[in-house]
Amino acid sequence: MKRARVTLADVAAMARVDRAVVSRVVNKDPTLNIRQETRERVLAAIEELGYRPNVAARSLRTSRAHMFGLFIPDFANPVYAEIIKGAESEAAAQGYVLVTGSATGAGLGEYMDRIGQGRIDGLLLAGTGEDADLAAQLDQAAIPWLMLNNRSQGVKRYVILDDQRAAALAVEHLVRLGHRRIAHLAGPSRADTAARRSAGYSAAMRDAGLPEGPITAAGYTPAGGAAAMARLLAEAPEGERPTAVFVANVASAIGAMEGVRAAGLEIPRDVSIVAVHDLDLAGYLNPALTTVRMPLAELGRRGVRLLGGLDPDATVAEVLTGPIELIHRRSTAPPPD
Amino acid sequence: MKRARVTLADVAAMARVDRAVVSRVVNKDPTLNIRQETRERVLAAIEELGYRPNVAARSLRTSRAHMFGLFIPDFANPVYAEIIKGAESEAAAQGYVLVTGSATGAGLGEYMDRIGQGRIDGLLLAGTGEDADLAAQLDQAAIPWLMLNNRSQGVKRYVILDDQRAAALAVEHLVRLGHRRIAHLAGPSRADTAARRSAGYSAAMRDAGLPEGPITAAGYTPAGGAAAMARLLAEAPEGERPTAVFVANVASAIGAMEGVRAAGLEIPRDVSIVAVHDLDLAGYLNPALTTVRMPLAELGRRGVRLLGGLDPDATVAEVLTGPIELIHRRSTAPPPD
DNA sequence: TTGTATGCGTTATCAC
DNA sequence: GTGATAACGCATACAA
Repeated sequence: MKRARVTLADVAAMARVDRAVVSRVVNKDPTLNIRQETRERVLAAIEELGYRPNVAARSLRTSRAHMFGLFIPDFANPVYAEIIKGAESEAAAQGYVLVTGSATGAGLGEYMDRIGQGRIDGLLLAGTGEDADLAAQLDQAAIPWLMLNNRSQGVKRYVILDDQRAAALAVEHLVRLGHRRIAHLAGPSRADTAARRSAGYSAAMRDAGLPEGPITAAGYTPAGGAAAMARLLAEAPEGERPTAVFVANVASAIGAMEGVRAAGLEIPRDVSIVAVHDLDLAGYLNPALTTVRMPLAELGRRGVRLLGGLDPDATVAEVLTGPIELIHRRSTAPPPD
Repeated sequence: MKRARVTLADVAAMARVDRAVVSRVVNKDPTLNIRQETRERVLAAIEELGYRPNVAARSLRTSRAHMFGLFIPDFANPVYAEIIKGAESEAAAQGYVLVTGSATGAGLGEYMDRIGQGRIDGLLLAGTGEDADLAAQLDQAAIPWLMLNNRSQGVKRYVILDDQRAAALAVEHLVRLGHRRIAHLAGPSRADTAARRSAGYSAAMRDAGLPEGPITAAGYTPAGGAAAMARLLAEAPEGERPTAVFVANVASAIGAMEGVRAAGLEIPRDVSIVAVHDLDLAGYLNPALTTVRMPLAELGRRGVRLLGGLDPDATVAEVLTGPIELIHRRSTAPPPD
């Protein structure tokens, strides 16, 4: 059954009122004074015909798309999955649709081209901080935008998590267990989150009166983590091998664990491992991975909430204070004697 | 700097031509005969003013949104991440935007409400097969739609993978290693993919002249896999314990591995494990997990490609023939003597 | 080779 | 209390 598209006019005709009335009923206009009986006729017609407002027309008229954009580097990264979930649910609560796009095979520029003009009312950027002229690119669009989870050089439009504290929590956990030679497997050198976690590591080591252990950088991937851990262990002089490693990211930690095993060492007997970001999966690794849980979904929610009432050239610099929590599992234990 | 919205009219004024000409230049109308000089004036004005077509207006006029929808149960499931990537890149290649929505805290019905009418030109449904009256819900929308990866009762509008063959590949691998007592950790009983993988398991066992081992169902999650594996091992009489398990999904396999360890057994010494769907991560588990790699991204691509030229009530029933491949890692080995 | 006219479906400002 | 009307920005058939 091929039902033709039904418009306001159809509903108006059936209810024997003007389109304007139908429109105001649909939008629950509070200034509308209408007889109960008439309203019911309208509602009945809407129901009967299965009328749904046309988004394009509405959007053209009101110049609001009721849609937010979210740009991420890669859907395969579970960290973004959490952010998306939070952003999506908050958007839904506001009656907005969230359209998430990834950099898969294209950059932000191409994404903006495809999105076009007038399709979204605001844009969230997660994990896209490297481009220096990011702001310039985005000012073209004349829509509110916000960086999520990381910042870009000289741009005051972001909401981030307290990565420094997360790192400190991890290091303090290791210190409490008795570790003194604590290495750091950092994130990619250009990533803002990586820098903040490294800063947290350094500060916590200083606070504990411990010298910084070796530091190696790697991408936020298992492969990167494995390679970096191999380097880290190979370069340490015998007897001065770190007894614990703070890994900047859970994905690289998974690789790092393999790196430890490849070196013929055992976790946590020889080396303890703790990483930032908790995943369901972490509890099922062998051994189960100790992590620091971050409020990623809350970050997504907060981003959308800010975007809603944001001036296109407002300045936002927020560190989200949410529950950051160490999840102690089997990959951390006291050091060998 | 708050640049006002620039429209066709602005460009036309600056280039001293009519809006119609600009429109046809923008859309590269091949029937347009235009002086080179004029075209350059138009292009220059577009560049100068930074003109971008308004999507809402265009969409209202042409009744095409240049946007496809993709609905999934959960962003955290890496299987969907692959599908999204494929779908997104194909959509991009066609000049379309892909808007992926998840069931997080709401069903398909609510999603369709939010999407509204006229926002998308087609809808892909991945992993959403349980609702019996799915088709009814969607016929309201009068847009082309397609189920991806799984089917719904009595609905002939899908493209799926050859899950049966994938299962057979896994089982044959185990048989070739010498296993004879091969159990099956199936997916959720209502899932179409689970049914097809189970069928593949049964067929392959029959072909090998082997009796089916114990079969247990579980959700596609680590927690589900762990619990199901515990049951499986607990219920097997001593001496008849399966020496290998074919797990329907990689996420549950990760849990299943933990289940094996919890029972005091070792992989692959006591029990071999093989699962459907390959992930980056699988190679970094302990031990590295043997998997069957499926062309998930290709599935997403194919879905979008079909959606493009699809009649709203066409019938589609396609099993995607793509490379299905066994990735042999450390979790499978010959059985104990 | 370029311009004119019309309508897509909606909302908002009036008028009655 | 309800109806008429004018945009919103664009694409396209047709006129010139």
